[in-house]
Amino acid sequence: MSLNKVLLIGNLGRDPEVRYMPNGEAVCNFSIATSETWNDRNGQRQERTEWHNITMYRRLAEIAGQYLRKGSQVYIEGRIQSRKYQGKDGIERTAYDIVANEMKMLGSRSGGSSAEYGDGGQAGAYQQAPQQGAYQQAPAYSQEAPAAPPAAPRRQAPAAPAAPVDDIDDDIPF
Amino acid sequence: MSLNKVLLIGNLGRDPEVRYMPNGEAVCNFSIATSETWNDRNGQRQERTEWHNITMYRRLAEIAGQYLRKGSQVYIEGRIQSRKYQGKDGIERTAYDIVANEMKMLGSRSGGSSAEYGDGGQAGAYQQAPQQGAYQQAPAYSQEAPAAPPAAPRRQAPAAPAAPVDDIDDDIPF
Amino acid sequence: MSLNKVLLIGNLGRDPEVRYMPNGEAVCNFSIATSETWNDRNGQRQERTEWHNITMYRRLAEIAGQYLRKGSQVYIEGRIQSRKYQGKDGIERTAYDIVANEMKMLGSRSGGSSAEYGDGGQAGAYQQAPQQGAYQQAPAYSQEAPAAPPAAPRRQAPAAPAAPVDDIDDDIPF
Amino acid sequence: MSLNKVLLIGNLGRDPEVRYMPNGEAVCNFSIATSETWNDRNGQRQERTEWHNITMYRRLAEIAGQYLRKGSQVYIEGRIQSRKYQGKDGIERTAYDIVANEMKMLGSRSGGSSAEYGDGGQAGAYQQAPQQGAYQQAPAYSQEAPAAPPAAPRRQAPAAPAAPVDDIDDDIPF
DNA sequence: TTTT
DNA sequence: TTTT
Repeated sequence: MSLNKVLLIGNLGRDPEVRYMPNGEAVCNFSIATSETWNDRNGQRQERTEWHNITMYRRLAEIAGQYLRKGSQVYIEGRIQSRKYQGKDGIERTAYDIVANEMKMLGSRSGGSSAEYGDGGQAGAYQQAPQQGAYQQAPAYSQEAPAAPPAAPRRQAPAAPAAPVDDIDDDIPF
Repeated sequence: MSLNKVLLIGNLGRDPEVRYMPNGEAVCNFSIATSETWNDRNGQRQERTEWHNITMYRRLAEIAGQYLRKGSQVYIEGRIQSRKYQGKDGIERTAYDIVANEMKMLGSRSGGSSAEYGDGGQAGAYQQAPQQGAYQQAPAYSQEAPAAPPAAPRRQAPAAPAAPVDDIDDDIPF
Repeated sequence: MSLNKVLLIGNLGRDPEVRYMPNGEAVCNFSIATSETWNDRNGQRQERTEWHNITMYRRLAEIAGQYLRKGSQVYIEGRIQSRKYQGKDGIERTAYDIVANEMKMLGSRSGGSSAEYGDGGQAGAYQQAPQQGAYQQAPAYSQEAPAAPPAAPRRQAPAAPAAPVDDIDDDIPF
Repeated sequence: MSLNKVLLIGNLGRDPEVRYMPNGEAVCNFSIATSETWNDRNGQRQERTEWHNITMYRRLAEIAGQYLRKGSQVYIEGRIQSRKYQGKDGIERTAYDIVANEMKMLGSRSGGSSAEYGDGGQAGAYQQAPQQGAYQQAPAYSQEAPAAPPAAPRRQAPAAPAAPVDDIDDDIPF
């Protein structure tokens, strides 16, 4: 028996990217930052930011692509999974992803958005609709745009390590 | 936004009890013990056991009823949920249940059984089959008995604090 | 071996209450609400709020008493622990508390406060200072008031179940 | 605010390695395997094993070095942390470690060992002693060998990806 | 009521 | 490299 569980709350460094597998299933990639701060021995404030590559499949991927944006704060639950890839320099490397099985959108800059997906609290029947401001509630599976739809998600094939995002610091809105 | 998540590993105090809702959905109840030990200020070994009421619905309930037994060690993930009930003395009390959305069977005394259910690691598609000794693997949804089937689960109306559904006793379809 | 772990994010229903044990150790009690929402079979939005009694000891208790207020959003990590008590009607009941071992203050209405206590990320050495708005950072153990100190915490002996808080719905700021 | 929390249960692939920082603090490295299994679309049993690099500091490092061995089953709680290192080929790579803040020894093949360390359930006061078979209980901080002491931990400089401290080899104080 |  |  084993357990491989990760719980993250962080903010997206960029808009999520949604692609589709040959069989039509959606895959969504983005990365989120978590940061820890502490006082060192000299009483100096220290901060360290960690970037986590998130991967979602199917319904969760589509919801993320539809509702998450750069800067969004999100709760992610999933597992750690390594992945080999060929770098631009032709050298094999290993990337680590968090494969998500649950997501909750937290209050982003645009307001008190909150939603839950995944296994839900009530077994399969429970699917909490995304809420953004005064949006009407829509079922989580719905593809209809909410009253004030977000911009279309970017759909592209991301470079191998889904998000090294180390060059965007001055763009990050938090 | 809020989070209400519980992770438990413990042993069943009794066999699980499975009942059926009027709509045919299964409900499973059992309790598991967790214990913590520590040394007090006098270096004396101290132990404290906590009992947790677990409630499962639908597929998870059926799997639990089929494979768990008194003494089984189990990993449970779920949420805390309170429930009012009328005690035998006619006085209202509040019970706390863990409503499970995931379960992993750990090695019990009877062997290295291990299985996972719930959201799974691979989105909905992932359903780990129960394994007991050299059992063949069966899909998690399967109702067929494994090669060496466990005794039939007890099906009864438990006393109040263990019973989340108190209005369906005479609806049980068998 | 067993595991008894609870992760909560919710809002305080009232100001925390801090008391002191005969040995001088602080104890802090408050309750936080978590809520889940879902669409029922008729597409109607449903919501359910759960109240969790939180108990903290020692340093964590003092920090909570100093920085948390009614409405504060907080991340709590701890374990479930039952407790017998004598109700006002003289009848014994069982209450369930979450005994916290870690806390992070999330953004409350008053701004982007964020802090972490408990085991920290860096073993015992890691103690993240409370930040409120533009407060200077102070060590977590510090008892000094921050630049803009919150009102003194209420110190009293709470009634037995630390917070049934079922009568304050229209006061809750979220 | 952010959250970066990992919960793992797995088995050590090798004995843990303990080294000491120039300041005398212990660092322990090992890796544990988690595996997930599922049935693919053809009903074929699939398995995937993931290896996690674990890093511990100070007291936790010493306890791990003393009690864990190849094959030991362990519960680890910590956070994900990336780390740059120079590979043997001179190329920079990124490794991911789980920096542990809590550990529980689960039953290994050699018997029902069980112990808990870290923040404990009772704030700092709670330190569960390691138990191995009929060992007497000793405080977690104790350096004394238990009645039937395990073999001395290996102390060496591991290859890059498993080594978080790569500049202290000649500083080890023994 | 379990388990170590 | 572990374990089931």
